[in-house]
Amino acid sequence: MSERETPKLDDGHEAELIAAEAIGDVIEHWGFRRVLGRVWTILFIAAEPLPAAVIGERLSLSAGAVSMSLTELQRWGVVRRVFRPGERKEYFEAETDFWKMISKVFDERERLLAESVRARLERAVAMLEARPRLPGAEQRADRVRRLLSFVIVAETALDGFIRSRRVDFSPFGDLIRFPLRVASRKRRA
Amino acid sequence: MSERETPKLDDGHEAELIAAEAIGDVIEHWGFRRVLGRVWTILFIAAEPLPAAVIGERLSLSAGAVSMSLTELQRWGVVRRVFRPGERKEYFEAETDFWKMISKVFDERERLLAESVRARLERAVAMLEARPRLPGAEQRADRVRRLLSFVIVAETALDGFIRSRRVDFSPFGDLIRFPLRVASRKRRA
DNA sequence: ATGAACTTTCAAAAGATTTTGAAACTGCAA
DNA sequence: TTGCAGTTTCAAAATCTTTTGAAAGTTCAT
Repeated sequence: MSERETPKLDDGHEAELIAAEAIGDVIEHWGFRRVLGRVWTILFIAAEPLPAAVIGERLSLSAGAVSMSLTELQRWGVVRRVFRPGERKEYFEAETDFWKMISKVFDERERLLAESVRARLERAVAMLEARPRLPGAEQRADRVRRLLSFVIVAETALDGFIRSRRVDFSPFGDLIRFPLRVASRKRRA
Repeated sequence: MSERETPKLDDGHEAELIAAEAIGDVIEHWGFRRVLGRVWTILFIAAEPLPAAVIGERLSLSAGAVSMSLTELQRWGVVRRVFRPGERKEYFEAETDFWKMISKVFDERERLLAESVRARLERAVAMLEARPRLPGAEQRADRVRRLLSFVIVAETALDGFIRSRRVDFSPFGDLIRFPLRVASRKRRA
């Protein structure tokens, strides 16, 4: 809301921190810890591998927190460890292919949830169908079936979207004023 | 994972609770409190307006929690208050149009976040551009610009999706075996 | 106006999540 | 083998979120 703030002397990393907070919010909004977004952003902006200590310094995080964040980010395949010949310490770099990251996360996380939700709704339907004479059971079963349909539609839609990279992007193909290169890998694969 | 559980005598609401938990998880995954999903689901399955007390009983929630949840669900436009002539207490019913709910939430919540994130990234770019001689500033500015492009693409894509209801749903139009009626309101509006 | 029935509010309690910091661990080099 | 630089782990602390419950507030019938 208030655009004017942080007027303090720029140490050369203010801008990064602002960006890191912003992306941290996005990431938190998608159900991850904010710190994961912040760490990834620092690495992404650095555009070169950074040691854990530097990340901790920039974000004022303890070594433990940095270590845990990096481990988790690697688990999600969005950060890579980089070995530097002759160097003792480890360096880390951010995955830069947004599509790769999104699809990986969807694949692992959304699919798991969707499956568990579907199974549970199916169970609920079965329970209601098993007692057709319970007052209202048929109507309730209808409602749960509708929920289930929706979950299946959403699951399938997301799936198709992830697979085909298509969501009908055409209507705004040139609304954007940047050198963007989102989803820039091979066009059809 | 384990499908066999809750073998206790079904009081007629077991199934609902299972469904409510499942949808609660979905809703939590989308950044809302789980309880909101549970309350909405009870109302959705009931298929008729319910008084707050009944919801509290079924979900074992205090009156306060139910009241707060209902207020918030109404704020999101996914639950409506229903006045019943001659009745003192208030009844509540769930919105049943999934698309309406989704687009409302996107409109209010995602847009807000996207805007704030965009503004912050723009600020970060400006800060880096203001110091072109700072070592690495140009490269970092590039990276932040790329982040920004992505946010703009995502924002625009979501927007278009919500407006047009189109994501290329065709490929799986009949994969579903239910009376589904997702996105059933007027076709173009 | 009063009281019964019901709802809302909000401070405190409970609960959950995140972060810290210190100890344990891991090579590696002397 | 010991010490060092760096990393990981994990229990405790700090912090954040959610729920409760009781008081205040509403509304309506009398």
